[in-house]
Amino acid sequence: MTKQITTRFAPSPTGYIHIGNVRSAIYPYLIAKQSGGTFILRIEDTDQARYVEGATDLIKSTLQWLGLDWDEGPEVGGPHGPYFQTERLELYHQWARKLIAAGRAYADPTPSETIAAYRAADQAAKIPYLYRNHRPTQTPEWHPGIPLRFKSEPKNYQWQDLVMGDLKTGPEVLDDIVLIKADGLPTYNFAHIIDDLEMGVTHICRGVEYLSSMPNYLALYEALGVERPYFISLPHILAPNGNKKLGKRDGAKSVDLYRQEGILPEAMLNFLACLGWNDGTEQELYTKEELITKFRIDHIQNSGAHFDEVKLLWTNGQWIRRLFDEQGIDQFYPRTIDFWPEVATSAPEEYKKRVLSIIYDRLKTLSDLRAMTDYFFVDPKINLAELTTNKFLKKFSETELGQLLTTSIDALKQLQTWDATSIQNTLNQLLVDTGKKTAELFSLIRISVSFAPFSPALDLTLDVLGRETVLARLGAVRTAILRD
RNA sequence: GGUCUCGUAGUAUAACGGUUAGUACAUCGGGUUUUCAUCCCGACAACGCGGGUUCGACUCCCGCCGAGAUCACCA
Repeated sequence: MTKQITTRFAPSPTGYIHIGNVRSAIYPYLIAKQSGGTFILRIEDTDQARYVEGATDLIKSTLQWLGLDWDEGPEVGGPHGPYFQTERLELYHQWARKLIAAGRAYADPTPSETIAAYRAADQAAKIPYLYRNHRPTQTPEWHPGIPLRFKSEPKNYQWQDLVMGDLKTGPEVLDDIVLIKADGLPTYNFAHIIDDLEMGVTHICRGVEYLSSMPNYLALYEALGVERPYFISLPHILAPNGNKKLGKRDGAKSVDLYRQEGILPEAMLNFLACLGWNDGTEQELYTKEELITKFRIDHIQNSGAHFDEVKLLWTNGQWIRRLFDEQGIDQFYPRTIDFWPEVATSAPEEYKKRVLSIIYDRLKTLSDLRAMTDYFFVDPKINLAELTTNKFLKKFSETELGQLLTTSIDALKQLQTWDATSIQNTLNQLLVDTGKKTAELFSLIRISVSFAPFSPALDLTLDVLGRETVLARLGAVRTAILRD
């Protein structure tokens, strides 16, 4: 059995979780779970300017929807709380004082205008801007209202990344990063290290954009005298076009929006997990449980992956069929209740279940129900042009179409029992009697009862619509076409 | 510009020195009594470039080119 792993997802409450960043919740979840370990949710709310009201709730509900239950964090609590960084300030200050005592941190009285001038001057001189080259000579005692900086010691660093492999950098990137801001709140750079340490996080999963900050983090671990955790850098999810990482600016939709559009959480989890990871087999569909057991850190891709919404839709269609077939109509139906067209609102549940059972296999998203099922609930608007211009029907005169409808109505009227098999038998007999081709007769009837671009198999459609409705609609079309 | 990362079909990926470079989505054909979808069958389509190492390189090494990330009192 593998050693128990603790991971975390640590978002800032600055907005919704979108497609581009949700994977950094999924992977750590899978990694923790497969070792029987702990998955922590921590809210990194130290940036007061970017704080968005309600964002935390949105983050929580998105994770819950995906089935990524956290073992420690908001709501559930845990032994390492609190799980909001703004409630952990004393902790950061304690560790900060240790660094000051060790001579590895200093209060920086330099006004921001001066700092900006340093940067501008360095850039003008075409030399790398490093704050440590401008380190103030006189540093006051640290007190609230003044930023605290790390006192860096330039050197080489090497480390292992479980995805990227062995990495190393020179001293150029080490700098006197700000640990605690003037407002008394820690920066991410400092806070996450303290939190991961205090919370017992063994594996840090985060986007590759943090790779360039690694030397500074390594220096911090060293100065703090603590052991490094394992590092797992996740490559970016890229926008469909171009090679830019998918962000809100590029139209990354929120995960919640996909939920509203009828994407199933199973499909979303499956799709995202497999975007940048595979288990080496040709399996395409994974349940959450399968992902947990089969996930392998060393199979995480190390290049970015483009987000392909078409494949998401395909995956979703697969999951709709799979869940329906496995669970049956009664278990599956509740998932669809928010996705029916308005005209179906007052329709009985049993009827909607029958409609669902004949149409589910052509849904890509649950919201397709809205566009595909209207005619089951309300008589469609008769549009004769759809008949007269149909590629199979345009060769017939309106009189001929009317007669064909009459013959069909008469035959269907004769039916003793109204079920799919009987209907199919009658339709087959009609083909023989009229001498028409399947495409001709079936198109006529199908269009006449639905006036929809597509519908389920004709026998099933007529069965669900019911005798009264079918005969009434065919009659109405006949009347219209003959009068015309 | 400095530092770092990445590079197999349109997209996601398999291959871990020897294969006709496999699979899925997409696309294009065909089949399943009409349509749409499912399902099935088939087709198209890729190792960024150049050097090495080796009997042999998508796989190892070097260079180049291309793409990206990061250089905040944001995370």
